[in-house]
Amino acid sequence: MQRKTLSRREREKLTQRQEMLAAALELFSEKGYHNSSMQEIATRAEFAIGTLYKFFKNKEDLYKTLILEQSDKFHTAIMTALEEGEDEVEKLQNYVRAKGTVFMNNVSVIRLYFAETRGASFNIKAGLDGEIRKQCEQTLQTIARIFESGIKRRRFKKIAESYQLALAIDSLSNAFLFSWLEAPETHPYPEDPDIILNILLKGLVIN
Amino acid sequence: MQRKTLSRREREKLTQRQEMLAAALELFSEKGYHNSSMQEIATRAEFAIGTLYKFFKNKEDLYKTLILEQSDKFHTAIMTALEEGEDEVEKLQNYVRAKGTVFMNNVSVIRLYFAETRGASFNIKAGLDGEIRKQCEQTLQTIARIFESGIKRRRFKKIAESYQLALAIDSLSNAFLFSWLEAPETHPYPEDPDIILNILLKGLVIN
Amino acid sequence: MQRKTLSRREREKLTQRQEMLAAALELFSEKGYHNSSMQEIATRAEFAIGTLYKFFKNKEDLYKTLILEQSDKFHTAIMTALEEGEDEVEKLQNYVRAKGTVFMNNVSVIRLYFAETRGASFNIKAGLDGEIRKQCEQTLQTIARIFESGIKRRRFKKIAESYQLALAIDSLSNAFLFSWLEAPETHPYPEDPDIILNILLKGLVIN
Amino acid sequence: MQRKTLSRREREKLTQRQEMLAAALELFSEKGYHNSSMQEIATRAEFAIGTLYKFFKNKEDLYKTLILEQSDKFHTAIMTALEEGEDEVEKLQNYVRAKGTVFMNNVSVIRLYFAETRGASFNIKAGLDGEIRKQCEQTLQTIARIFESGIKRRRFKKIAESYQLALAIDSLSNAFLFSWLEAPETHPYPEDPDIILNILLKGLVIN
DNA sequence: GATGAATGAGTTTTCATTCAT
DNA sequence: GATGAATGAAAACTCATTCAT
Repeated sequence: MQRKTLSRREREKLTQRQEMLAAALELFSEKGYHNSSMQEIATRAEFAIGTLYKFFKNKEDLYKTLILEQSDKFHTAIMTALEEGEDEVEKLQNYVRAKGTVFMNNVSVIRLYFAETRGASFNIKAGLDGEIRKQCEQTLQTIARIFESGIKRRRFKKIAESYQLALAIDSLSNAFLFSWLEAPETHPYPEDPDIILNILLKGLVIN
Repeated sequence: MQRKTLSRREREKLTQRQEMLAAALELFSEKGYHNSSMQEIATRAEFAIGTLYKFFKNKEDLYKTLILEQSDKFHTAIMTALEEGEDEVEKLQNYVRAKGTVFMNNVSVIRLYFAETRGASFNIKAGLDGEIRKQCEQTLQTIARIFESGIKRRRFKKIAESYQLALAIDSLSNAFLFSWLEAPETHPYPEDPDIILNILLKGLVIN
Repeated sequence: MQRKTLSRREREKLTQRQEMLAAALELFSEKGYHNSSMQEIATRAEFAIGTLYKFFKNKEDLYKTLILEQSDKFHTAIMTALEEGEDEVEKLQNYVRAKGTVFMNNVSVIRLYFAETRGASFNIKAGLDGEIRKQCEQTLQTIARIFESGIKRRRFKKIAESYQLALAIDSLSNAFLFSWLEAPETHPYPEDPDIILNILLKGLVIN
Repeated sequence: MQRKTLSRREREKLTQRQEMLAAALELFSEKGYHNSSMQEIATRAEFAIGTLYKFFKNKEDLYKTLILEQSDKFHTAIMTALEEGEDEVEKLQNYVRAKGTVFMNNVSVIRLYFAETRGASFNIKAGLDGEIRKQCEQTLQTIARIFESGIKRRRFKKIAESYQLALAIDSLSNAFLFSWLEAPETHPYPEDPDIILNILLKGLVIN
């Protein structure tokens, strides 16, 4: 940590930057990228538009920065969760729980994030996809290795390829989270996230 | 059917409409909604722009019509599949297979469709969501009833609420299809779609 | 001539185009390229700005079109004058007179034209220069050949290279025309344009 | 000279000012007035932009100052050359030579200068023209007087008004210099600048 | 006195929509 | 009824200028 070495000016700049990104996040997730103007973003962040352009060279840059920053945060949290835990089941439990936490604490960015990874991204050129895709793939590979290890150690039945199992657990957790996102009241995210896991493990675990 | 009662004029109009929607679909899925102009759509459909506006009152209307029409098509195909089949397992097999067929035969519209159902839709105002949400919900309820029936008839273990199981099978099939969509070569959609089902059923079915 | 074959629509378009170019010419020569906005040009031409962009794909295109069109007109007039005339002296007389006529009838474009050929053109990229430069060079070569021929036929003394003489007569006529342009009252363009020519010929012609 | 009386502070300021003007000159002649920003100028001169504004009240002021300063330098050099020399021919020779020297040593400012005196100056409001126009006029009058004197002293034939002859020699030297500027290789400025003069004098001088 | 971050007016350009022919 | 020319509102982006530190 060298946060101490940041001058007052630098700390201020960082704060401003965060305020701009926060305003952009709000607007993008409220109204979408194309329906949010740079002027609106600047106004919401309480800066002049010129100041916004001092920090981000154009609208696309602002968007990419925003997405990548959030994506990094998510990825780090998820990967950390996957590393912690005594055995395979514990690691997967940690994963599902961490994902739930991240998701619920970042609702506004989530739709934006999935628009980028799943939706018809408005942004055809984007080298952005690449970066995020890599992170997703890395996560899936890590999960796949956990299943692989579980299968080798005879804790799991090999009901499918380990990569397919990774895909399965990833999509199951997403589905439950979206379900919760759309109707938190009627579709609560399982208080015991293991429910999600169990759907898989019931068929998987060797008793 | 009262197709017989349509005059030549009316049949022509219907054809024109389809051509416009087809052109719009192509462009929207190639370049996204905001990067496709009404002029481009009209040109690709080989109509004057004024004619386009005779059929759709504005760009949003064109978009909504397009999405809803496709969504209806999908929904009908899926619901039909869910109705056919002797027992619960067969119905679910039909569902997974039908979904695969629909998906692969309509690749261009799929991203657009998921942008609408999952992504940060660019179009917040749209009451569009509502219509589609209802269809999705109906499908999920139908699947849930199939699980419910299976559980009641002691064919399935009750490893989770039936709605949750419906959510699970829906998201699993989506996940495998997206995986295939992104890299058809390295992640082929299972030749035997039952693989997807098995991931669930292995833990579910009572032997 | 196939002007007859132009439809009413086409003729209208041509007229509109001319009106836009005329408005642009006025503004550019009044206030310069960078101080004239597309909105101003559109307004002065009595069109909406969108219409202006239907005719010219951007501001630079409008500018280049304007300059090249005028430059072509000048070049054609000058070259024609150089071709007409019995002998060398007559050709040169025609040249000086034609230049005077063109200049005086197109005062507003002249400064613009010289800005492009002489001044620090604002337009660094411009492949525009190239086109015009070629025309100037062609004119100079033609004049040079006239001097060459005059020298060979012993009508002129060889007081300098023929290209230098061409340069000389070109610059002399420009100088007198600019002098007139800046103060038409006190520096009238010689009623007898031969005065300009004489400055050269007095030393040139073999008596 | 009261340079001695300048304090260190004042001398420093003068140096800074020169550095700013030099940077502005470079940029204006490289990219034109409107394509050079105050920020760029400040950066190239290695000052803060605020400092630039301490010295020049705005961009136009900077530009005017620059042009006038250069113009003064040229004017002084030219006038000095015109004063030196035994007789009329020698004075004119000095003029042509001095002009060549000034021109070649200040290539970067020359286009800028001619843009101002000849081109469609981007800057219509500018009372700048006035100042420079006066200097040009003074030079022309001085040259005219030299011709006048030559004519009176029967050294020159009166082939035209003396002012017209001044105009002629001025434009001839410009033309040759521009020709050189555009293609130094193929159109070298006459090693013997008298060639330029001769074009005029051949017809002028009484043998 | 020097600095350079902040400002926002002003510019180019696009495109959904209208309406006269 | 079809057409597509004309419109102008709205968006991205720049940069001269100011002023608090």
